[in-house]
Amino acid sequence: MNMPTLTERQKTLLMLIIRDYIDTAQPIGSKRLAEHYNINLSSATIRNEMAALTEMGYLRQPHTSAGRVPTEEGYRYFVSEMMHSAELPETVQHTISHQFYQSRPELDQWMTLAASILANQSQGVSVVAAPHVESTKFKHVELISTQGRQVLMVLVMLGGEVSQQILTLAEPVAQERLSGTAARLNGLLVGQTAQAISTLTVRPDPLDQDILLLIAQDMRRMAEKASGEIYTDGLTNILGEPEFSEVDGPRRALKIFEEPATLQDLLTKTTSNSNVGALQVLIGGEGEYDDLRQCSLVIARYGVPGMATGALGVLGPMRMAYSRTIPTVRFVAGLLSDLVND
Amino acid sequence: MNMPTLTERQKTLLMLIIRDYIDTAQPIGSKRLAEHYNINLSSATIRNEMAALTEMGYLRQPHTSAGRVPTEEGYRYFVSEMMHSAELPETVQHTISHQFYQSRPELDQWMTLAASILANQSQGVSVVAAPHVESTKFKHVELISTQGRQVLMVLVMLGGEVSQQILTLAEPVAQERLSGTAARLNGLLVGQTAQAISTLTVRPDPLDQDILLLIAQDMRRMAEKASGEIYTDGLTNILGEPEFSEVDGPRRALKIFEEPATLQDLLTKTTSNSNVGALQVLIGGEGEYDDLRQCSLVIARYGVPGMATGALGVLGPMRMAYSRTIPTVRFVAGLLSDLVND
DNA sequence: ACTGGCACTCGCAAGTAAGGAGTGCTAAAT
DNA sequence: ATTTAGCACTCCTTACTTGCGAGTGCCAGT
Repeated sequence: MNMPTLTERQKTLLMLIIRDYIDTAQPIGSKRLAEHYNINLSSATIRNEMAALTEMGYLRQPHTSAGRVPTEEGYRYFVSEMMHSAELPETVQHTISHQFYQSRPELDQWMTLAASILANQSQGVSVVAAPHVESTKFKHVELISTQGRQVLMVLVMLGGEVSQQILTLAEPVAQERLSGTAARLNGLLVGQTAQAISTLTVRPDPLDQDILLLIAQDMRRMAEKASGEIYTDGLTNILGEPEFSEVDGPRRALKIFEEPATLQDLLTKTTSNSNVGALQVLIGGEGEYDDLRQCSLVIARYGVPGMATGALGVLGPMRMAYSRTIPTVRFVAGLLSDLVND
Repeated sequence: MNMPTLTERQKTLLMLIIRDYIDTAQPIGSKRLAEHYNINLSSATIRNEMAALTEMGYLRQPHTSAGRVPTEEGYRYFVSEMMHSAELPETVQHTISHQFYQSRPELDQWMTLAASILANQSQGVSVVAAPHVESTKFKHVELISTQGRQVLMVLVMLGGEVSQQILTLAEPVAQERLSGTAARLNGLLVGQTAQAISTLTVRPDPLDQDILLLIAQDMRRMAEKASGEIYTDGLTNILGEPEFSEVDGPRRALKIFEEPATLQDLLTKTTSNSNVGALQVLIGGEGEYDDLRQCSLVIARYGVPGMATGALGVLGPMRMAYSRTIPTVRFVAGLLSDLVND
């Protein structure tokens, strides 16, 4: 990571250029810059500085006689500079909190709301992965006969997640016997992990053992999906951006959202080595994700480490409104962390 | 509905033109038609017939010296002609069934699978609305204390749907007392509707009454959402279509998917007056849905009437592969109906 | 160290021209 | 009476100019 030192002037210039480009989506020329902002410099001086910045790799010229456009490096510098200082206006903070505390206190609601807020604020595509409980421990099982050999099994974990499943037994079983099994298992299994449960042997009813195995299996399945369900919003926002007037760009970017696997991989991988509360900004796919070459991704992990964590983020063009997106992502992540804390 | 009678020849010609246009997305000229297909007619004759078809409103000329393109009327004729005859090849039928019976028997899985299959087969955007139980009746309630005043309420309906919710009580309540309440209510409420439940009075524990009201409220909420969750797939398919090379087209169409309300409205409204098993094809928004002016929508209702029904469909360009889409939609709808029948 | 000036590059928009696919019509052929 | 061949005409598409202007780099003067 060699970072050529920038003079103060180069720094402000670079910031101005990027800010302007984010607004206008058009290459920024020296003249325009000199006129529009009241820096006391002539266009010629600016040209020299621009040449230097281009040399250093922060800017780029689309063609010989065009203005400058930020490179990925440029964006990275920009982001790292304004990353910490940026705060969401208090009024906006309040509006958002308000919406959360007014919604019904259900995970489902919160996730959709978070996705919607992120998408609206950032004008990008938002992704919110539901919190995933890191160590699943048994709390309660309920067996309800529905009809014939079909039994509905409701499984509740210590963290509060619920899984429901329809079982088909070998033969019809009366509700009373089911209740007995459930009661015995509830007494025995509280607080146990899937691992522990699968090694147990129980009596007296042979049914107990069958159910026990099914429970262990289901718990393992829950633990397997690395993160919860994925909520997204604002898919159409990205289509309006001028850099995506060619159809292929958004197509490739949106393809990511069609493959839950890739998306989860992206969310978990890029945030796994970072703490809850820390923000990550992926610019231009960072060489790894080809479909995101034209995009940027702002992600954060939220939740309670060691207990339950999820991830959330915003995908947009590389030219996205970072100054708006970053604080929003950070704020919403904090808010969700608080909510998960119950 | 005045339908000018077409001669047999006009009919085959019209079919050929539409089929060809669906393939190529380009205006069809008389010469091309005469050469490519071995109709024993000269291009001049075809021109005359085309003029007639244009007169009748089935075809349209983009410009004076271009080939012909089907109008909405043209598509409607095409669809109504091939609607009934079209069947999915047996091998495909088997592949699809196989996938369903191999998946885990959960609603969630089925819905995603259906969406995925529809999207792949039709190369359009698929929408699947989970089945909605038409009369919600109580079956079972479970109350589980989590921590402090928080209680997890799991509600099971006769149809098998489950709703879970976190309650915050005025004061901490022991698990035993909760179990008592649940047991009493279970005895009392089985088979009742929300309506009936809300008028009941129960004893002896005042907690019982509180919970009872919450149950009624939750059941009403479930009944309210006109149809279940919505699953969709293939969003990017539509972006590849040449008629959407202008960005605004897909933007408007996809906007529909961002507003669950509109989508549900569309699904329920357009299929409410049709039986389960019947297919509806909406072409060009039918004057009602402005955002769908360039699109077609193939929808069907599935499930068991009077018990639980849902809707599913495919959205694509007006130029969609009806001959593939229609039988697929019909087949998948039938399959889901069978599955719901359990 | 900054600025004014100048020659140069090159994308963009408008204008022009050639090419070609397709049509409608009329007159001849079946 | 229907079909076909021929022909004049339309007008979209594509490619090729041309001129304009924004922007650059560099040099010489402050």
